[in-house]
Amino acid sequence: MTHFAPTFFARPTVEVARGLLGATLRHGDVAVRVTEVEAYLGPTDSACHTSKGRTARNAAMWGPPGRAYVYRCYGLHFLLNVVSDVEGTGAAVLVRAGEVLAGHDVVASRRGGRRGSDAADGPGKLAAALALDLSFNHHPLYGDAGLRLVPGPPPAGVLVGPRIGVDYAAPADRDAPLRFAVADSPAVSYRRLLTREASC
DNA sequence: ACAAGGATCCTCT
DNA sequence: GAGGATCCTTGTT
Repeated sequence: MTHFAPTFFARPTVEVARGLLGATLRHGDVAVRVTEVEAYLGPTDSACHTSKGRTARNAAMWGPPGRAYVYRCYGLHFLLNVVSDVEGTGAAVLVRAGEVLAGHDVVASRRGGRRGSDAADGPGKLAAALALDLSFNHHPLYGDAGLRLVPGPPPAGVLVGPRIGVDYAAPADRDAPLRFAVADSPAVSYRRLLTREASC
């Protein structure tokens, strides 16, 4: 399997988020294994951009699942989300971190020489490693060329915890366990806030 | 290890 | 006009 079926993304956002752990983001010669994600559930989730209604910035989130929602954060970083659930839900999965699998040289050139697990262990770093910017907003991620997601083996263990940087949200949303990470990966941010999920 | 502060600019009020 | 799904450097324990 070289790409996801578009229907993969048209499921509840938490399922999509968990399903993206272990997948690979490809762009040009760069490949990054997804190691950390966050679920943003829609207008009823006060941490989610769509909780303020539809705006020019968040338009992609209201559109078809499986497409990118890219926005600028703090004026200088780009963050990549994958639109999830059925079209019109206004939900997405933020891709927060990954491990560089291929294209180490070009990633190092984009990341100040960094070649280790810190090359893409944050949402802004990951977007920089993949050379993403606002032009990738709305881009489908289930295709065979350009920026795309490729399925990969699921992680052996998963870490779960609250989302990062959402102190502005209502307490229940701020504390909800909606961040997921690959347990044995070095490319995970704020690891101390995560706990290992009981295996089944 | 951890804390603090600056960079930087678009979006929405 | 305020503030943000962050990153990096510098300084202190």
